[in-house]
Amino acid sequence: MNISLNDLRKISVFQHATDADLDLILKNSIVRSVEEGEYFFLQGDEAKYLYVLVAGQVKLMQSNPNGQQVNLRTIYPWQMFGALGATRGEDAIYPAMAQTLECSTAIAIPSHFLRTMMETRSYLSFDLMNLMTTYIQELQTRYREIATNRVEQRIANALIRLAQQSGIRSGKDAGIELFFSRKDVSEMTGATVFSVSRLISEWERKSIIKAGRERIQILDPHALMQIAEGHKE
Amino acid sequence: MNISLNDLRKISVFQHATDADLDLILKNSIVRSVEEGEYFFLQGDEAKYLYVLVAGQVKLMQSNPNGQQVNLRTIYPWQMFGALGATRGEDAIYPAMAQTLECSTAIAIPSHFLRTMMETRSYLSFDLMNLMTTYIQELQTRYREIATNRVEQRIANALIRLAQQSGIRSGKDAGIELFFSRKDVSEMTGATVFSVSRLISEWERKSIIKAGRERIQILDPHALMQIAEGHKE
DNA sequence: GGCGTAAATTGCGTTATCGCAATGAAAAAG
DNA sequence: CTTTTTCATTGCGATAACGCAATTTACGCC
Repeated sequence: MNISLNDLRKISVFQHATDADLDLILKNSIVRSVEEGEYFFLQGDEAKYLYVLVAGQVKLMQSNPNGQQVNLRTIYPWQMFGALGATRGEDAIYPAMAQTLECSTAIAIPSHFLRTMMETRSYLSFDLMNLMTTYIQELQTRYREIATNRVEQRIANALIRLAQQSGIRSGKDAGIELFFSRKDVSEMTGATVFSVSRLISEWERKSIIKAGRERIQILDPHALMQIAEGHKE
Repeated sequence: MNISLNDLRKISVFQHATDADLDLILKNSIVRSVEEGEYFFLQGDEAKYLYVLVAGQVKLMQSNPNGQQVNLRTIYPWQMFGALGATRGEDAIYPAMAQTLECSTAIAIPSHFLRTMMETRSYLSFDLMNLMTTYIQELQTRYREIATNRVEQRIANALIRLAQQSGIRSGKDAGIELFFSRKDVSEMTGATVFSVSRLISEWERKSIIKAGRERIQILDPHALMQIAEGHKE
């Protein structure tokens, strides 16, 4: 896989970088490809690299002591992941695991190299900070949601969010297509697979969505937003 | 209130600052005091200042469209708050409100001034980034907790966390004393006041804690940790 | 010291969501 | 084309947590 400087510039954190800097980053990085269902790193691994996804899709999951997992976020091409552990300092570890949803490729930038870059390139930490700011806001919102909303609303919200991030507008007016399993959705919302399935079925009966195996088609986004806001029926 | 340079250096973000920088920050800032129960800023306010708490205690709360609130975090002296809105750029707004738990005093640093400082002082964005990294990790953990743990565990966890942050070791072996109401705890855990009350009562019966009005005394931290981990009975 | 207000408790009924187990459907493997 | 595996559905019962209303308790205040 060949990565150009122009590709790198798609990454928000590198938007202010000089060509020379980008070149340096590229020269010090390696490219890693990972099969579907496999991991770029596991929770607790030493955070040796910071990754930039080039192709594919990766989910960041955190598991608790008894092995239950939550989806922290899903990564799409030209987004960074693993930055938390990597920017933190010497022997930091990843606080989450990065599992591919499909065969994926990423640039792996050595953490220590990035840290030395940051010492002299102030735009880097500035832009990284901005990235984190955005992420914190999203996390806070989701935290509030999970604390105050019912499962129904959280699932509706998750679908809306997914539609914006990775929805494929399937030809004609057939709606927006999402490729996630019930299990994926349950991990994103902190609900059980059963609850997700039941609600999906119910919404299908009301033709708000059309469901398939590892596939959800949103037919009536507006109705979904109504549900997300808690308007009952 | 008089703030010295040495005081400012207690703030993690300013630990690498020169005396001249600190002096500049201080000269450009104002000091604000807010009565108990009042606000430094409201959710949605224009983020004109970034605050550093000097004395008192402040809780950051986010409310959803129907007015339900969650506690995002509690601020103790020499911690920053309002940084999210303030570092974000021109007409950013605060994503949460900052309400005092007791009469509090804070240094208010104009956001635009901080942003100009950041342009030339790379340590600033670097240290701010590190601060955010820590916060993200905590948020992620709490998000996982609320998604996977039962109310009982979340409340136990919250108490443990509060004990570490603001617990007062009351003389002898009388345990660790916390000054939070049931309502506070409920907002921190996403449970109802009733559930919190019921559990507190139950734990008091088991002499794990001793409860009072807006006061919780942890007698048996170990038992609490057992509960937090989900060991039933 | 008694009064008013805010915080906390508790019983009881309600409901949302879970958890399991059995079953069905779709894709992958052979 | 059959078999196997994985994903999804659904009914049923269990239960955790909520929500309300009625009290009770504690504190601040005149």
